[in-house]
Amino acid sequence: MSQPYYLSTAISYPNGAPHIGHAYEAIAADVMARFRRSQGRDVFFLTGTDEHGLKMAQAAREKGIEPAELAHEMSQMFKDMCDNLDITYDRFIRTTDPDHVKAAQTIWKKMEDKGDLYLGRYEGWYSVRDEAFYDESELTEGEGGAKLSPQGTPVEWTVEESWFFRLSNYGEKLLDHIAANPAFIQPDSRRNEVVRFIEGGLKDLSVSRTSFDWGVPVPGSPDHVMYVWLDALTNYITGVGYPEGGDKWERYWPADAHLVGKDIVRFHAVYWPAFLMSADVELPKQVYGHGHLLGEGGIKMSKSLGNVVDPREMLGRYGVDALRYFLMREVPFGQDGSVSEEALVTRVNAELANSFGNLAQRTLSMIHKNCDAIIPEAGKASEDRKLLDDVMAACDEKLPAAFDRWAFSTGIEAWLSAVHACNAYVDAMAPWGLKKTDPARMAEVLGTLAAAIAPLARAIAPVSPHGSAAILDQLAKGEEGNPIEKPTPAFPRLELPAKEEKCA
RNA sequence: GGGCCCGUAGCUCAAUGGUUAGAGCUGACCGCUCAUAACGGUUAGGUUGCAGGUUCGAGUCCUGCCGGGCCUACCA
Repeated sequence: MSQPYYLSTAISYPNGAPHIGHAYEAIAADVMARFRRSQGRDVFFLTGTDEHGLKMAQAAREKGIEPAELAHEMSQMFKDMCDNLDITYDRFIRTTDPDHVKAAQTIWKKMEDKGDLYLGRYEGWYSVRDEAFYDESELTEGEGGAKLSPQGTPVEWTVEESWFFRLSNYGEKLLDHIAANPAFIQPDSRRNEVVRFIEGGLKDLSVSRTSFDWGVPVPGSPDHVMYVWLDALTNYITGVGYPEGGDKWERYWPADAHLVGKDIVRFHAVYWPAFLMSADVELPKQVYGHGHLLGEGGIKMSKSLGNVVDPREMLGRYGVDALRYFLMREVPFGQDGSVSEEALVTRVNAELANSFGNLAQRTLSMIHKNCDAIIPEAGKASEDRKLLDDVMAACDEKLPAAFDRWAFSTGIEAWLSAVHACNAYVDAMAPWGLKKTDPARMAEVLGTLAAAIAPLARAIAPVSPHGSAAILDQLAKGEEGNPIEKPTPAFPRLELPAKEEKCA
């Protein structure tokens, strides 16, 4: 049996339509999942939606529907997004799934048995919109003397009975674990932040709410629902069979990686492992905090600036392969990076369509026309060997080494150099000239190119699966001396829609 | 306030303290005509944010400043 690989994305809070950030994380995780499968790993890939909490309850009330109904509707939008992006998840988990509710209650009981939960009182300034308590000193004064949170949202003085988790007991244990497992939090810059946060001292964490009931009921305290993060994080173990156990659980837990945005690294690298330690469950091997996508000029995307990129629009306009390739190629993973439609079109046309797609097209086309559509054997001349060696080094070593450490753009860059080498080889060999002077050599050259294109298509398949499959299909038709069909471009050129007039 | 990171070509980014700071995109020029008007080659472009310091030698290390970002605490 092959080596298991368990990967998760964060589950999305579906209080609005999916945005490009959701698409980005799903794509990155899917690229990793497909890459691992291509290495022969037995992958389990989990994604889903986090549906409980006050905001969902309120949104439902405003619409005059049940929270469960709203959650269902909104969750479907996220599932559709994943399906449209060809995300190959093994399970789309919802925190409203019955097995998840049971898992969340079970981990709660384990933590309670450990003596890590106690009943207390929480009073303070609470912002409904932020779902957070603030200290008096953090507040600012708004219009008419109204008190506002640091985010500018209204706050109310709230007194709540609440269960607390003894997070304060876990600081040392967490630091020890982090020190002993350098890969636990990646990239390093994120780890440093987490370490510093823990060193600053951990306070006990409020883990239940009584002010609303849209959540997982606390066992034995019917007035309380579990804190959304405790509920949400538990999805990672529900997804593989906690608490029942069984084959999946034995096989996939602990997870190889939780892929999350840098904004929620703390929940995954501090709270979550502390919960797991308390419940005597092994910790995941890695939490990777990726960067955020920014608008043009590195400006944060926001509705008011009108620079928000809608993934569904991009998808409709340019297709899955292009969007996936662009996001993985353009931004060094782990860092923030800016994206724009123009950059997408430029990048995809130059690299996917012109460099690689056209390489496949011109090669297959020449084989189709000049070799009776039969793919010739690769040549044995030193230039031929050199080219294939370079291609194999890129596809079998450089790209995988980069993808192993989530460095997608670096891996793709190595792949692209090999593509460029192929185009230079075509130019140097000029098979269209050999056609008249040395047809046998022409065949060798075209065979060499065909032999190069196959691994190149396989290597980029996790990123751009459709076009890669199209090329591999065309090549597969030519196996065992069968003729290939007249080739069609696998990665079409894109066009930027005509610019709207800006003058009023 | 404390801490961390970044600043390199018009743009996006590389460069264990060690030759003349590199690559892609964009631009200019040349070549090719198999191919999705695609490909290849040449070339231009730099006071490495600023000022000092350490060193035989600094983009890299140290100090200060300017600018940008992130984490975090607090005062009024």
